Amino acid sequence: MSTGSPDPFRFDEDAWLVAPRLVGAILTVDGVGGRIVEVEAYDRSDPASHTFRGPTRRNAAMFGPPGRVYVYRSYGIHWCFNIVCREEGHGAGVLVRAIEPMHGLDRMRARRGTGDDRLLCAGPGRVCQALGIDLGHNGMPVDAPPFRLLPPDSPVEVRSGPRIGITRATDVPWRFGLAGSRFLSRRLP
DNA sequence: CGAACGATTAGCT
DNA sequence: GCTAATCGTTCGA
Repeated sequence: MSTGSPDPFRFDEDAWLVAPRLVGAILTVDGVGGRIVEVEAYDRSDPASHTFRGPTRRNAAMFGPPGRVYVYRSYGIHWCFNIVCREEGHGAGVLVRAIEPMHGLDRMRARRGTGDDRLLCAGPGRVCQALGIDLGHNGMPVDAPPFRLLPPDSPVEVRSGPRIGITRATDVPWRFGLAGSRFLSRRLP
């Protein structure tokens, strides 16, 4: 990968294993981004997942190779960004829910229309708006331009809890966040 | 073909 | 804390 060592994230493994590894990683799109502070895992066997009922036009990327991007439209308004996990055809992935802004702050503020840095990337829709992610990125490899993904440079304290905004499998603790971060979309338990 | 429903956010109480 | 906004996807008839 562009990280130096070959696939340090092991996207070929289960999403709930990959997700905590992504916390603390640096994600940028065309140089704009920062530290991932919150993610959620989804799996084919998971009633809350888009892939639970099998392949469709929308979720096709989720059934593609691991390490690629799955972008979908949420509530007819927002984009949401995932990284595909496990083996091709399985339908698992990790949703990036929040980022600590580090690079390209001015572009983020312009795209988001706010000067409140805490709210630039606090939520999956905000992440995509701030980083300029849309359906055009669907299916692209996350380890090639315009994306850049670097592993955490130091050990990270990750906490987990139930996922947000879903109506099924609400007890599954597949939300992972950087402990104590003020850039989370919501507080961890 | 019609209808319900979101892996959300902003704005107001 | 509560709700409107907004539209593609999905499912039932």
